[in-house]
Amino acid sequence: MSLNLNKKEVARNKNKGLILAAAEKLFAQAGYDGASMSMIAREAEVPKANVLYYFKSKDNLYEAVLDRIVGVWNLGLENVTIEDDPAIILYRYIKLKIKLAIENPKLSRLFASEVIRGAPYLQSYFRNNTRPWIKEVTALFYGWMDAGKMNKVDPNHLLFAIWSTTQYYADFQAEVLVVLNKLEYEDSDVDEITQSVSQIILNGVGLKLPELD
Amino acid sequence: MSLNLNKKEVARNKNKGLILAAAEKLFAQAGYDGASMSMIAREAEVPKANVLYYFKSKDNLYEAVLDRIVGVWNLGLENVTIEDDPAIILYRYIKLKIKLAIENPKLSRLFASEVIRGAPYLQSYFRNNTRPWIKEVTALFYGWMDAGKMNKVDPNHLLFAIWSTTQYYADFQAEVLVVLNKLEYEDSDVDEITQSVSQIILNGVGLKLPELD
DNA sequence: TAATTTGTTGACCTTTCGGTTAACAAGTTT
DNA sequence: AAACTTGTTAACCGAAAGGTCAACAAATTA
Repeated sequence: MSLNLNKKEVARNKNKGLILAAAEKLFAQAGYDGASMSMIAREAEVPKANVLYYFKSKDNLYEAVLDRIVGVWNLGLENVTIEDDPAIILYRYIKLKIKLAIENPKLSRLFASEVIRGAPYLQSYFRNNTRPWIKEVTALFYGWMDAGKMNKVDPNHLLFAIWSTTQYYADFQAEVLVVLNKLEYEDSDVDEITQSVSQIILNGVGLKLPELD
Repeated sequence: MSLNLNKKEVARNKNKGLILAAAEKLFAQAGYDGASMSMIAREAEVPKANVLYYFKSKDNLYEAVLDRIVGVWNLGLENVTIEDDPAIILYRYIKLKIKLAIENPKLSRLFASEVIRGAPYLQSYFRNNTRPWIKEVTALFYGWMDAGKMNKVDPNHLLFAIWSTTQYYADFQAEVLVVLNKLEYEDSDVDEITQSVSQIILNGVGLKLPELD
């Protein structure tokens, strides 16, 4: 009755999934206002009324989409201790962030659009998740600084610098590509970006780029 | 007949100005899709038909708004030579960028929204203005690097790093403020941001923060 | 299998969208 | 002041927006 799902529950999950995927795609492409419920329904290949059966309003659907992607966006820097080498940890984190941004630029842009709009739905997420997470990371950074392992910088701004420089390649892709005179990123670009960004940030806090990874 | 304006020309300029200001405000607040022509008309306190008399379509108005703000956004780094001290020049540039971002966060966000949407209107601007400008700056940076004045980094990525870290405080203001547990930026925040960002970027390319400014 | 819950969907609702039109007012030119 | 150009604006247009509803189909439960 709840563990082994019956036909209805299967269909329910399948349809909700289809709709969420379509909504994610369209919100990411066109933004909240630019994507319409009928476009989403068409993309999911279900009638519009069905979309509104599962998600009671556009807001509700948008929130569900954000909930789903927000988890992906805050990976990294778990299980790190003061004993670890900050150069290696930060390098890996930056590399991961750039990989995520370039592999899922649309999700990054959806996230960015939401924050630019004033983060009406993510505000509470920032308060309840990001802020406590940052407190831990701050303690970690201060530990490294006190141990003389890295220069003293405000950990908040260091994190902002990492986030901004990495996400930039997804959010401002349209500008970056024109400037670089490219149609799309290649693997070699990802390496160069990782290299340049890591070099600036790591040197920026008095660390040396680790050899290879 | 064209130097000293008659009544019609005065009214024309005044109304176009009112509408442009209202459009700028609303596009910045709500984005292209989020702002409607009637909202803009209401804000400008003119009938909607009047808005469409001066600007033949929403696209046309949006373009006019972008044209007006784009000039503001590309200041700095003019009249700089290889003889100048890169630490001072870059520090001033970063400081200016942060000042601009925090004083005009809405313009920064409007710019960001446009680029996130794929820069349909700014693409040609990037091609015709930003790219040549960057070429000059690239030469300057390489000059400094060859003279041993700063570390070797790809100038493109260095510029991206400066733009991203500075604009972040405007575009992602909603997130930054929650994390910093503030309602709005204070003067002291601007100083701290300038300090932290400059420190990371300058050290990142092997430069020392100049004392004071 | 009868009764009931849950899912499906076309038709429809109101509101708002970007945009047009046409009649009129105001200014400018002759 | 007549002729003409330019600016103003209420009324209106079709399309599309988000959302509701009611009739029906399909499972599930009793």
